[in-house]
Amino acid sequence: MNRLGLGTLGGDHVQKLTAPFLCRLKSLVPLTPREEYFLEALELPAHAFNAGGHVYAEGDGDLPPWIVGAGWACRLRVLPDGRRQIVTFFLPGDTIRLGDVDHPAIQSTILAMTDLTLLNASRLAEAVARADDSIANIVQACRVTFIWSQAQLLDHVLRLGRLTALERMAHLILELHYRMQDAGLAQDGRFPLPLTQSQFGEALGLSLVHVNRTLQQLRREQLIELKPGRIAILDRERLALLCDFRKPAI
Amino acid sequence: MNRLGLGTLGGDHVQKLTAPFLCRLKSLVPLTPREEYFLEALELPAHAFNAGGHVYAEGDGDLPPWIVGAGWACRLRVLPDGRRQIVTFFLPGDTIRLGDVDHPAIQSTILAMTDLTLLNASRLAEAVARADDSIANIVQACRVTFIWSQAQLLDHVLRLGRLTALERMAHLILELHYRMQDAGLAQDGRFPLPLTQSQFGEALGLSLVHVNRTLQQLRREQLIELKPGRIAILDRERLALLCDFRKPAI
DNA sequence: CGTACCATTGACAGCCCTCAAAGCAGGTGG
DNA sequence: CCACCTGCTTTGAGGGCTGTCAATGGTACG
Repeated sequence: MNRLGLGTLGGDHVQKLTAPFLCRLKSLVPLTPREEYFLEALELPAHAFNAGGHVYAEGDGDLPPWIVGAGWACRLRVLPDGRRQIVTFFLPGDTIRLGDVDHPAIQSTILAMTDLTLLNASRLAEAVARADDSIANIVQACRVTFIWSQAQLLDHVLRLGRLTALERMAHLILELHYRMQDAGLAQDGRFPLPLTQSQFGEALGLSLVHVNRTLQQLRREQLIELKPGRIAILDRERLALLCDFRKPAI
Repeated sequence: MNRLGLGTLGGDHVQKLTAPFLCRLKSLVPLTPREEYFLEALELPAHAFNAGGHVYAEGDGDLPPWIVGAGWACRLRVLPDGRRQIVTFFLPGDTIRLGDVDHPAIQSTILAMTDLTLLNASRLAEAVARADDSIANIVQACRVTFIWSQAQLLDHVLRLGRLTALERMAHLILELHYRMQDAGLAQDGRFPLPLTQSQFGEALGLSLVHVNRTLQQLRREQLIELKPGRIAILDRERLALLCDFRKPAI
């Protein structure tokens, strides 16, 4: 299909590309020096995808597990008449098909939402599957990561089923904020947000036009500040109150 | 809270209570005689819950994994203002907290939707975790079961995000049909459907009134027949076409 | 300087919700 | 046996949230 740019990048970027993943792990569990060294020594091969390209198309065979190094991806369902529903976002530091299950029965597609660099995590997956004692914390962190991804799916169901457009938007923004923060990519409520309003709509079950009006309302009420590609949360408490957002505890 | 009827039932019912689970396993993988004997020899203890009672309340400690013997349950999220969203249905033969993860972070409640009998599956869970070679097919079936439950979650997201009320209803009815069929509880498109219209609404993100009107439309168009507690699908093909329902393949 | 993509704005329609009231069982007690 | 209650279903009326259609502006890029 529309698969692009599968070339391997030079090794000098790899170090930085693992930073979000490492940061996220450390936000979940403390790592021993040995475990940190283990992760750095893995030298995961990087692959680049262009914005809009398929990481995984329905019907593809087995693919390796990935770690998102840079850029955003999503899991997507498409209807015959063109309606699209984004099911999951994959942010830097997130894992794809690691613990999080994948299988043809899932009937979904994984798409690069921006230019994207993924790290092939096969070697990590093998070590985690063996559950070596020497990386017990990493294994535990992967388990927690999986539980969180489940919680995020339930959050998504709640948003789509029971929240108004304004609430949905606030709730999603807060979720993305905390996830970017755990990956070390948010400072002081500000973080990169490379989504178009159309993509917001595809995630939240709203039309592009209504997404636009909803975002304007959040701005009018001094809750967020939005520049192309970046967002700033101005009043996290009021935003959380608006949509009953609760960050899950470990 | 509203926890009721935790008494243990007599052992003579247990045999029949495992039938839906056994039937579902066999619909996924062939079982060896030895595996069938293994399951029957487990003698899982049964617990009864009254309709409306909590199986698991947010904040409860660890509970055993369950197999649904009879009756329906659901996983539910509740908002402070009373809005409710059903996230997952648990039908006879389904497993709860087995493979399917649970954790306080999931922030949800498990409720008995009807009078309910659950089987404590701790002994099964231990055997599956050990991954004994002698029950390889059962282990495999549990893996597939988990993948299906993930696919059902994605289906639910798609329904809530992108389908109209009529489509949502048709899609859910078909999902429930196939699940009941795999459990050996549907014949010829007819199966017990103990949900109230209000519960339908809580699952599909619709109001009670609109559920009522939507069901009437499905009846008017000769797609389903509905009696209290039972449903019959009159034209499965047309119903599936209406909502792009695709049964996931193994 | 077009072209393409994204954000923005207005008008209008439609799906779905809320409020309200009336049937319709099944169960309970007098 | 009947009255009453409770919970579920059904029906009507009206309103609001959100979608669709259409057009404009802005910005990056070739």
